[in-house]
Amino acid sequence: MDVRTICLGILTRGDATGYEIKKLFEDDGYQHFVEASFGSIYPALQRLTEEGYVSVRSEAQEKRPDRKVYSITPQGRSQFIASLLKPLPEDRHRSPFVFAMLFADLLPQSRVSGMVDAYISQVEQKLAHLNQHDSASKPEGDKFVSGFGRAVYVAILDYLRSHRAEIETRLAAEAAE
Amino acid sequence: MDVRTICLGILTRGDATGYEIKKLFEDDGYQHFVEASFGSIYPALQRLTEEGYVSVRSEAQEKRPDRKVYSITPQGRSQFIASLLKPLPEDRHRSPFVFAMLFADLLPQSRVSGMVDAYISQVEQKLAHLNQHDSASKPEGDKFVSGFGRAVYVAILDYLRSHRAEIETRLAAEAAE
DNA sequence: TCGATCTATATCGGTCCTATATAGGTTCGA
DNA sequence: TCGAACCTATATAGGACCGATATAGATCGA
Repeated sequence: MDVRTICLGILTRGDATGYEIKKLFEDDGYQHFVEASFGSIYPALQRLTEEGYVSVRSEAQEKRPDRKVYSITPQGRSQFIASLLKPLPEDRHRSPFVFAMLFADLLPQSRVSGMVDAYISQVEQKLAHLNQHDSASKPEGDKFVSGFGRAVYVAILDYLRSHRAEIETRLAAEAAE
Repeated sequence: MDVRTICLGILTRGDATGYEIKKLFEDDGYQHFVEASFGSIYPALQRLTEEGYVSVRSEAQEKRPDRKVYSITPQGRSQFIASLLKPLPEDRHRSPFVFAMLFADLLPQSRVSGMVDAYISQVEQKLAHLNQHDSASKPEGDKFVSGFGRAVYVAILDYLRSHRAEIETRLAAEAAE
């Protein structure tokens, strides 16, 4: 899903500045499976404006950059719906941790344990974040997605806790090398 | 994990051409959580060669481009180990499907069902792929990673099958709008 | 009061992916 | 047996995206 489409989607929920859009990824329930950086959001909003899919109004502020508040236009809304009717790109899950585990046999056991610990605590944090922000008052989709995230994170934690020994225990033969 | 590091890692398992490296992502157990395209693999291998982390030998072939077989050098091997001792970048899981589900209320129910069906069958295929390629003969890390993938995919399928009704059933009030 | 963090926009450099070009070989069904 | 589809094999151009950085004052807590 390209950044322009993501911005359009968020703007269907209400007006926002580029800054606020970015904050939604960090604070709110869009977590972890949908994201974009400032470096792509600002150009995306500029281009959406040129294309007529959003409109801007500048709110001047004293001693601070203008707040540029974006609103989706009717054309933007139909464009957005249209993009959801096209086949979706596939998920892309890239995990440096998983990559590193493939080479556990090249590393000291303590490093492997450290990686597993760090990864577990990252996932725990993401899970805690999802649980804090309950989505009870939000659209049905948000609750569904929140549950999806929980299911994935819980599965990862379960797997790591019950299988980490397999990767942390070096076979005698290998340890002798 | 950048593409250069990924290439180095794969070359610790044995010599390979750029083409073969790419095939490993598709066929073998590196699946789904580690990937790179031709467009980044070829330049990465060129640069690794310049840096002395890999060496090349060209095997001329009749009526076909030369096979350029890459081998990791001792410097490449230590560079690779060193990169695994540094803190790992976080996972990045981007899901257009999850994004679309956030806006299920803007779409016809049939489209939502279609998306869920398509997504489930994608995940089923990935799971089947993992199960076909058993990693019994491979390093411990490969088995661990394979199990990790299975755990994630099974959790996703379970969640979708038991919760899809929540997103497919439109409330009477909303349907009336 | 001083540093850290927050609001707020924007660009630059680099990384990576998608699509394409090239070019012949193999495989398999009609 | 002929052609379509797919496989081996490398490479580049264009575009999308991210991370770091620049700017600049406000606010807040120790």
